Amino acid sequence: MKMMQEEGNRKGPWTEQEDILLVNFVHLFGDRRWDFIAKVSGLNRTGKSCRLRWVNYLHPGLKRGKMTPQEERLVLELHAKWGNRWSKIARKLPGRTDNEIKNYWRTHMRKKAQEKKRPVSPTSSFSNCSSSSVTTTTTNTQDTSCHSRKSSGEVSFYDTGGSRSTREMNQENEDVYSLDDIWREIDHSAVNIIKPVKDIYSEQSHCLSYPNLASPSWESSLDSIWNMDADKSKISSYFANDQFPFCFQHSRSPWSSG
DNA sequence: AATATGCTCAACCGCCCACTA
DNA sequence: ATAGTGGGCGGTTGAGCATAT
Repeated sequence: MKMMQEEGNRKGPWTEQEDILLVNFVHLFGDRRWDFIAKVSGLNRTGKSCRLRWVNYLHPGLKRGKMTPQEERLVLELHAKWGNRWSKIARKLPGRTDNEIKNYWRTHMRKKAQEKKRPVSPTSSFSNCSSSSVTTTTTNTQDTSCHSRKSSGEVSFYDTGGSRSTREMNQENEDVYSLDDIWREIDHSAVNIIKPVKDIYSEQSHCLSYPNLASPSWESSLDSIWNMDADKSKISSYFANDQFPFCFQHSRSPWSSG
């Protein structure tokens, strides 16, 4: 009922094939209809799992790598202000996910907080981000768009990336993605995270098979699920035009060596 | 070199809320 | 008005890697 936990849904780390499939179906249908995408893609995953993978890993607007000092300070400020509202905090840091910030806080910030409770260490790398900066700079981060969870006008960084830049973020992040930008990048296959490579079906070394797509359940599930001809024709045209799927490389992935 | 410990982060879980029929 | 459903969120876990002993 609630979870609609289908039997045999895959769990655990995503494979390259799964990522490719997900990216392509998000490309086709957008990043809202997760349950639909999970079903029609043939991925044996829940919609939730697909959404999480996209939001936290595959989304082209994501940054990778260490938090910058500005981001660290912002996280500290916003956490002092909002507490563990990670998604809310993440909206103030374009390219960072709530999960990433949450993890970061757990590993870094809490440690720093504990250190602060002890006698002050002059070598603390975080001494510049002490509570004084929190209290003096919060005016820059007044939230005017996120008063309630999932309010109708609320947007996340991966939706628009446009309206909530602070001064710090503008300095640090000049490449704020709009949704149009994101899709344009996908279209042009020129994103940092996802780089189209070649027709993966034609390469023996990277030849990927899609048993789910080829299985009878693929077609039968489509027939039962689809009630929108437009959706159906989207996939049909993709297959017909040999556009689907494109391949990509991750800058870092669990299944790549670097 | 082997083992222990700590750290990072992807992924899952369960709850809650908004939307819709 | 309300029950069903999907999506979003915060909390938590655990595998894999790095570092220390």
